[in-house]
This record gives sequence, structure tokens and C-alpha cells, in this order.
Amino acid sequence: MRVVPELPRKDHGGRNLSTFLSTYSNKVDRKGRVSVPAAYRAALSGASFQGVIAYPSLTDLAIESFGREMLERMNQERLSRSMEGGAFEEVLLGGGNDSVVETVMAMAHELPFDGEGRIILPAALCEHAGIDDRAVFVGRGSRFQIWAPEPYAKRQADEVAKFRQRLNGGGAS
Amino acid sequence: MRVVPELPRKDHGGRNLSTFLSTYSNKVDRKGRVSVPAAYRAALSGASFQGVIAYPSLTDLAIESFGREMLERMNQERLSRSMEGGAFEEVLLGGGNDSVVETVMAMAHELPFDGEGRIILPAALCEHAGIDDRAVFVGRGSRFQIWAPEPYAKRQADEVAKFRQRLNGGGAS
DNA sequence: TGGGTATATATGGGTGTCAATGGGAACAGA
DNA sequence: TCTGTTCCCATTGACACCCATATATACCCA
Repeated sequence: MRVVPELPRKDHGGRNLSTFLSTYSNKVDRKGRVSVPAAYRAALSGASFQGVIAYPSLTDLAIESFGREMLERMNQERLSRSMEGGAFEEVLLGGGNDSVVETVMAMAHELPFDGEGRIILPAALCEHAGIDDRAVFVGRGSRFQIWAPEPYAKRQADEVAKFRQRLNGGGAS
Repeated sequence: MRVVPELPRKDHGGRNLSTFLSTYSNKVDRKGRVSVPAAYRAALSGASFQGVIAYPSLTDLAIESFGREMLERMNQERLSRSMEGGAFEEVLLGGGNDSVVETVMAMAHELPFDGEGRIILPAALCEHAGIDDRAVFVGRGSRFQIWAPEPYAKRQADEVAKFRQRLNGGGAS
């Protein structure tokens, strides 16, 4: 498939916005490399940093991921607020252990694309997600996740079952 | 890993902004030298002062750190606030005994990079953080921390546990 | 509409280069 | 002279970059 380099879209604030769609299962080679789906790469093609940010999900056995812009934006917003609000203690000491942003920053990895559009999955992340030799990329809109095949299949089935039950009180036909 | 010299990014005020990401554990050699992670150095590569500012955290057994630009920006912001607010006493006599900024300034060290991108951790800081022969660099967005391995592992686990509980009232599924 | 060809994606592997680290020589201050 | 600091060079292991291949599909042309 040939994927078109995707024109950058803007959100309300005039910032770039990438959308990740669909699910892909790719091979992890013996060096720990895995191809990021071309469609995802196309969504990030306008970004200054060619690669992704990845961190362990706090709720799932999966890796959470998005473009660097997302982090950058959170970081800037946070710092500006503190500075302009005169909250210098926050700048110097941090938000204490109450800040999700700071926790995620510490666990996040910057994964640049190689010439072929692959990334290297750090051992810590693979371990968290139980990823061995296959990685499933799951588009979640402004984010995507990376799962090991089996846990994802299970999770997917659970999600579907749950919604089916909620929507029509039992099996769709 | 080869780290790209990182293009300087600007925040709202048109100032440079560096983002510190990820966690790295580096060796402290017998001379007290530690390599600052290449990614952090890249984030500071545009700065006029090649090195970092470091001071003991007032809330954790850790060292807090960032580039000199951050200090200057904070000072400037603080000064303008005082001036514009007509708080000339503060400018001339200091913010009184409750000024975190001034307390931190006094405890801060300027640590220049050597040719290999290492810094020397002052004994006082090492002692405060309990650092012996390993230093863990923890990215917190606009700043980073330096911890001894064991206390950081504990702290990290605490943070994650707390957010997990807040998010779904229990462990990952 | 069908077939053929070009191209991009996903993948595998080799190698030069850089980051992290260690040690020694030059140097300054006490 | 002795101690501590700064600069320089050597080592090694990881990985960034290069090239090479197969498969699928987009596109062209008859």
C-alpha cells in the first residue's frame, strides 16, 4: 500500500493534530526493531521530530504513544502557567508527587524513526506490555497503543462484549 | 545512541525551552564525575552556558536541576512582577524569609560539562541525595532530578501506584 | 477489464560512529 | 610538595545508518 504524506490538520487552537486509526500487527526483529505502520508515520510526517514518544500505560498492559508535539505542548503550557502565575515554587520543586505529567515524563522514551520508519522498543516497555516478537499497533485517535497480540485479542473481545451488552442487552445478530 | 543537536524550540514568550524526558542510570566514577545523558545535553545544546544548575530538592531526597536559562527566566519574571506591583521593598531587601526562590539560589551550584559531557556532583548534593556510585537522571519536563537508585525505585513505584488507584481503583488488567 | 510493471512497505543484516566510562598527564592553589 | 581539578586520550558496547530482499498493491497500458 502506498500511503500519502498527510497534510497537517489543525485543532481549534491552530496547532497540528495527528489522528491514528486502525490496527496493525508487525514483527519485532531480533534487534528489537519494529516498523511503525506507514499510516501512522504519515500522520506524523509534518512534525519536527520524526519519531514517537512512548510510555507504559498506567491502566493496561500496553504501551501508550503519540507524537512529540503532544508532550511539548503539555510541558510548555504547564511551565507558562507556573511562571505567569508567579508559582515559582512549582518551577523549582515540581508539583510534588501529584503530577501525572511529571510521572509520565520520567517513564517516557523518545523513539526516533530509522531510515525505514522503524523504532526500537526499549526493554522496559516490552516487558511491561509482554511484547516478544510481535507488536500490535492500535489507533486510538490522538494516541495509539502497542500491545502484545494475545492480551490485545482478549482486551478487544472484552470491549466488544461489554458494549454489545450495554447497547442491546445481549448478542447482536 | 547518537543524539541529534536538537533545534531550539520557543515557548509563548519566544524563549527557548528544553524538555527533559526519560530516565537514565549512570555511573559515578571515583573522581565524582557522571555523564549527563546525551539527550539532556542535546536539549541544552543551544544554551550559552554549557552545563547545568543543581540544588537539593526541598521536598525529596534528590537533586533538582535545569539549564541556566531557566534560572534567568525565573529571575526576570520575579523581578518584573515586583516592579510592576510596586513592591520595591522586595526588590531592595529581598522577599523575606518565605522566599523559596532566594533560598534555592543560595543552595544552587553551577556545574559545567567537561569535554565528554560529564559534571562533578558536589559532595553536599551527593550527601543530600544519598548518591554513592550510581546516579539516576529523571526527566520531569522543564527540569530533571538526580536520585540514588534505591530511593528512586521506591518513589517511582509510589507514584505509579497512586495514579493507578486514582484511575481505576486497582492494578492493571 | 486484465495483465504487467514499478514502487513502497515491511523486513533482515553488516558496519561505522558515538555515548558512556576509565585512566593519566598537565596544571593550579594551598 | 601535596592535593585536587581540568583537559586529553583509550576502550567498549550499543545503535544509527546503510544496503539488500520479498511481498503487496497502485498504476499504466493494451
